[in-house]
Amino acid sequence: MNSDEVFEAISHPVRIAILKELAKKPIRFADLKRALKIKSGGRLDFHLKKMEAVIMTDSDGLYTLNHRGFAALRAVHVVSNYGWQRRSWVINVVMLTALNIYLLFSMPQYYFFAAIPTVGWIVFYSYWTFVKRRVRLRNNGVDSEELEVP
Amino acid sequence: MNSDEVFEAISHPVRIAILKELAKKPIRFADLKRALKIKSGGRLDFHLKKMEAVIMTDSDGLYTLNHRGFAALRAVHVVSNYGWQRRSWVINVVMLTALNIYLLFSMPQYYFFAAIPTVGWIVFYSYWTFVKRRVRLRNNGVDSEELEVP
DNA sequence: AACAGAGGTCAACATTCATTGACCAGTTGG
DNA sequence: CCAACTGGTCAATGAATGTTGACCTCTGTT
Repeated sequence: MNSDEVFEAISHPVRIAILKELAKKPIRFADLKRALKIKSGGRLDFHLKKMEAVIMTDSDGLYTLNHRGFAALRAVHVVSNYGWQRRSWVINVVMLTALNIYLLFSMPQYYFFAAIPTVGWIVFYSYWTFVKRRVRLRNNGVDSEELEVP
Repeated sequence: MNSDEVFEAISHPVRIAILKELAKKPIRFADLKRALKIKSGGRLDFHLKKMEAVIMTDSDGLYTLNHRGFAALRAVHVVSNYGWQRRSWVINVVMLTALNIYLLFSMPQYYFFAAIPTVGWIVFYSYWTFVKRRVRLRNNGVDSEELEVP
C-alpha cells in the first residue's frame, strides 16, 4: 500500500477527527460539519479533499472510509494504544513466571513443558532487545522508562 | 499517548527513513546523514528537531528511538502491511470452511465442535460489517474491491 | 415568492514547512 | 599548525498548507 497518502490522512487533528467520525457510520457533509463543530464549509472541504485517497461516497452519497481509511484508523489506534501493548507484555511475563512456579511446586515431573516456551521466550526477547535493538542496561538515569518492549 | 507528535514523525518521507534507520541501531549525526544520502546538515537538523518527541540520545550521544518512536514505527508497519491483514482474513475463511467440510464428511458426530466457532465468527463478522460499519452490498459498481475486513 | 438549509467551490491571505547554504566550535590525523 | 571532519545552528527563501468568508446552485418549506 502506498503509505504517503494514508499518513496524509492522519497528519492533522481535524483529519483524525474526520477519520474517527466516518468510522462510526457513513455521514453527510453538513452532519459531519456539525459533529466536528466546524463553522466554515470551506475548511471541511479542504480537509476532505486532502483525504480523497482514504474516503469514498457510498450509494446514498454519504462519506465513508475505504480500505486505506481503515488502515489509517488502525495506525491511529496502534499509536494511541501503544501503552497497553507494553502492559500486556508485563502481564505475559507475570503469567509465565506464575506458570513456572506453579508447575515447579505442584508437579515437577511435568515442569519440562513449561521450561521449553519459557527458555525460548527469554532467548528470543534477549536477542531482540540487546542484539537487534542494542539496548544498553546503564542508561545514565535519564529516560529509564524507555526500556522498551518489542 | 499524545498522538499528534507521533504522527508528526511519520508525515514526511525523510522522517520515516530516519525512523527506520534509528530502528536498526543507535547512530551518529554524520552517519545518519550519509546513510540517508542527505547533503545538507541543516536539512537533517530540521527533521531531527521535528522528531524531538520520538527520539532521544543514548549514553554515548547516539540518536535512538524512545517508546513513542517505536509506536510510530509500528504505525508505519501497520499501514504498509494492511494488505496482508486482508489476505490473512481470506486464509481464515478458507481454513474455517475446510475444517467444516472435513469434519462434516469424516466424523459428523463431532461436527458440533466446529459449528460453534464457525457460527460465532459469522455472527460477529456480519454484525461488524453490516450493522456497525453499515456496509451496503450493492455499491454502484464503483469501488467494488472496497468491501472490507475488520 | 421568499427563506432556510444542504452541499459545496473559490480567491485571498497568514502561517508553517522544507531546503539551501553559510557559519562555527570542537576533535583527530598528518 | 593546518586540513578535514563531526555535530550541529541559523537566516533567508520559496512552496505548501490551513483558514476565512463570500458566493453559488439546488431542494424543501411556509
